[in-house]
Amino acid sequence: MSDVLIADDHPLFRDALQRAVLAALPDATVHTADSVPALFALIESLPDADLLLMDLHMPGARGYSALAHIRGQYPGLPTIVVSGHEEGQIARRALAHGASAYIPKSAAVEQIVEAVRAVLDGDVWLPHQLVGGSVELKADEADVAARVATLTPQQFRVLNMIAEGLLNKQIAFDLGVSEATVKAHMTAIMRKLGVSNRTQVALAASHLDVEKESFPGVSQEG
Amino acid sequence: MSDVLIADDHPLFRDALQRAVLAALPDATVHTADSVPALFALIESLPDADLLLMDLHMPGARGYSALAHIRGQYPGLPTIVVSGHEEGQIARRALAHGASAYIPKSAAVEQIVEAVRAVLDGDVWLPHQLVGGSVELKADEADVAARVATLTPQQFRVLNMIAEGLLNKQIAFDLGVSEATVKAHMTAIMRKLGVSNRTQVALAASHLDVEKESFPGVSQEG
DNA sequence: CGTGCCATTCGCCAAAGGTCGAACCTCGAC
DNA sequence: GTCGAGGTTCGACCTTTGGCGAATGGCACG
Repeated sequence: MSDVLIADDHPLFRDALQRAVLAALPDATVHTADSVPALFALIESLPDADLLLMDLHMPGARGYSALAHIRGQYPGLPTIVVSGHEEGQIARRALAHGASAYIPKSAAVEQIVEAVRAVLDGDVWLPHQLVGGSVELKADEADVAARVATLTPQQFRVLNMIAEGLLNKQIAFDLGVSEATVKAHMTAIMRKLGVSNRTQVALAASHLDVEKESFPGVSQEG
Repeated sequence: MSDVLIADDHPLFRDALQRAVLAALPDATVHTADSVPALFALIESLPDADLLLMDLHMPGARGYSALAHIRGQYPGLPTIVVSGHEEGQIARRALAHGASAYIPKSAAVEQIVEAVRAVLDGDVWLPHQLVGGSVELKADEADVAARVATLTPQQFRVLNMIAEGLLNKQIAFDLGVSEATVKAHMTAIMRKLGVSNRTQVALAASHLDVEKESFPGVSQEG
């Protein structure tokens, strides 16, 4: 019996993924989340889950930051990245950030089944049309990812809110804590990222965005 | 007789560009700059220049912000973007931001000559290997570019320093003005960009980066 | 069962950020 | 010439930010 986590903010696609996973693993128990905070709550309640499928674009964290953080906090959890982007560049960048597989949203069920089985066998999987070539992350990006991976869950939430340009006051309200607490997290985040003010924190976080790589031909709601 | 401006921070390549331009236009007067501030000083002293060749990566502004700003301030000045990047994606993005041509640094002199002549004839030019496909800028990128184009020269300098994570105090020192002045520019920048704090200014500027590169405080060499 | 580590929380205070109003200057319009 | 618009500059004033020390509570280790 295995526990599989699915995180995607698109309900229809979440269900489709779930069916594909069950096709690959009929005995699996599937748990779903529709946002990054929900995903983290899920992981904390199921620290021994066997597999995670996650979208790169969800409320609460854009780009690779959530992936980097999860890989840092739960290195034993194999992760399959799902995304609407078709470019091999993004796929390989996801692998460089520690994902075990990449599935474009256009993939057929058979491909997803194949990917799930490969990853559970400890392999790395890419759709055939994207195989070939490899990427090394830029020194900066790998560095930021490594630093983001060391953040505590609460610090990670604060980081993503900073990256949205929110004030400490707004972050404090959203998290239900005092402004002083948010400032304490800020201090810890800045120390871990090796920077000295909030603007630099936001810029560092923006390095883990996918956005700049994407082709504008791909329509995407939001 | 025509005035041609060349902006590149690499002396050898600047000279090579100059020779290529003179090969295309034997009667031209070439003026050079090695940084974004120097380029702006040059443009102000020669508001009727006929052509500009500029690198995307120079001290004082990273990415497309300088291009966007120049296109906004001097729409009549045809601009050729020169860059070390070979990807067609970057080339077409430069055209989308208003450049008239894109020349990779690997280009031969003949290609540069061809590009210069085409642009002076009012055409748009791309190296053959990059022709094909087109890009529309994402809505937010086009929006930020349009807003950056409305900034005054001084505001633009401040913007780029914010995007490097500098404090108002440091910006004031670098510009030789008081901190109060920098804050006044900040207010104007935020209003023009439609945001409400410095973090959002930095994030908006990062949308115009070619690639999210080094961020302050982290050394790449160890 | 302590003991120590660490995440999370908070109050206080100094530093930095941001607003408002105003002066000065240049430049083009009238 | 005079006027007005707008860029640049600045000081006074309030808000936001960030550092420091400390209390709480979970959790692993001896």
